Amino acid sequence: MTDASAPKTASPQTDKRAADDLFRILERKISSGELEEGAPLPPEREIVQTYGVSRTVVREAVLALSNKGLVEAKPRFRPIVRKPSADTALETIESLVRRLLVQPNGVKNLFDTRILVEAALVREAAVKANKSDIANLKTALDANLEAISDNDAFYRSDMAFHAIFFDISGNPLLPAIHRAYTAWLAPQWKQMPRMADRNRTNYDSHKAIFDAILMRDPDAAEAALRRHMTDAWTQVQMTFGDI
Amino acid sequence: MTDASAPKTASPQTDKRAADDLFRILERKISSGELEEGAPLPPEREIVQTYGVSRTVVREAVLALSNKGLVEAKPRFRPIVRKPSADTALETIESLVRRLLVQPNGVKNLFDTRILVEAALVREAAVKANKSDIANLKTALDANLEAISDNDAFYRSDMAFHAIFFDISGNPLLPAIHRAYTAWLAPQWKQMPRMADRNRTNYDSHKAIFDAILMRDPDAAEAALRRHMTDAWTQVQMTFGDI
DNA sequence: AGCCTGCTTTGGTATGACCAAACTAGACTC
DNA sequence: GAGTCTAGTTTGGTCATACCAAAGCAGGCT
Repeated sequence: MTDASAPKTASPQTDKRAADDLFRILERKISSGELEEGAPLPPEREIVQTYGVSRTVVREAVLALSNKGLVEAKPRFRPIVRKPSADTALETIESLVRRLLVQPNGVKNLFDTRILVEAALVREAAVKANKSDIANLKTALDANLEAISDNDAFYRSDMAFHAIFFDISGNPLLPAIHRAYTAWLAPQWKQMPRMADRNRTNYDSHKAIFDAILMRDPDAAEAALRRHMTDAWTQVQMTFGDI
Repeated sequence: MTDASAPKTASPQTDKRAADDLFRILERKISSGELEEGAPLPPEREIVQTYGVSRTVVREAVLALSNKGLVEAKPRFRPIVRKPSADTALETIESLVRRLLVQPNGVKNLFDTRILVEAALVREAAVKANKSDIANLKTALDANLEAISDNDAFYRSDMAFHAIFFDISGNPLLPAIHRAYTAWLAPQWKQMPRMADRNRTNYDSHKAIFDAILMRDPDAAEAALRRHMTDAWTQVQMTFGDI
């Protein structure tokens, strides 16, 4: 059954490839919900039957879905349908970005955009952080202090502190952006020697930002954030000599 | 020739796929410059010979390169090597983002991040725009004024005005981000009726931002920008009823 | 009930073949 | 001799078939 109307023999290929068509068909079935999130794709041989195309075409279409992040294809299993999230979107360009970063000033440019964004976020926080947000910041700050002597723990609590700024607005894109920043910049930071006094300095910087937010002073908050970030950048540069 | 050492028969597939390996090999050859930008990839059949794999594997690897934006594969031509740029990186997630946008508040969330970023940029412009930057803004502003009666022209000059803020810092990532914003948000704006009086209002908004920058007043510049953007958002909402 | 074994399913790969568009080079015309 | 036409040669796109090995399953054994 389901012979459909497709011409069986070597297709008289017109302008576009059959693989693209099938890709679009599957794409639609996923976004329309006909193929449910978490469910596996039909077996390749079944898709072959259904659409009257060769397995080659099916594989290429599925591979494209996988590359675009619409399905998750583990080496030897049926591909699992994945609805797109901001995270998967950013994961998709992960390798691209990694290549961008090795270009001259690549890391610096990315880091600068982070400063730009996070400066705006701390300003926002200074203006409209509510009780709950401030409590979260305080908790994270305390965690910083407690972890000063434990580099790994401090690294985590450091990221957690910054993450809060990306959460405050409630815009779901921002936390994803923060994760992207940390993931992409991590290779630089990881190798940076982390000593207790560095952690102490960072804690102080965090506290300065926090205090400025408490005072509802966006200018001071931004200034503190920028000091903190440029300081961190200086540290990275000292570690790597130059970038 | 080039029989190499690969076992010819059906490969005893271990843990990972040969296509991934070949992908990584080609990936390296591209980023190392061994395969030059703009040059075509070798013919599939030649790659088959060189690496002792089947054409199936070669096709999958090349398709993966194409999906990641490392090569540009037109329907019937040899794939052309493309070095990654911020633009290609963002093009890669284009379809993903498009899907993100149809989710509840998708457009709004993206637009909010644009406001966040551009607000930060106009602040920056107010503080450190140099003569040349300001001249560019003036030129763009004049172009706005001139195009008020021509909707298409105004749309272009409108974008050009905003683009300047993304150029000022000299960070090459930002112009790419601007293009991504305009491309992704364009579907909404395109359908918006553009009347001369709307253009006039937008021109006035632009002028307010420009004036604030001239006065070196970041707070005023940000405020003017936010008014402009929220006004634009209101217009979009009125056009679509609700989003 | 729990473990073992063998059949079936399914993705990964290899081959070989054919089509049609693109490319190339030699023949032909002016 | 420059330009054009044409036949043969690439080359990407697709199809069909076959085999491997891991995963999944089911029936049988302990």
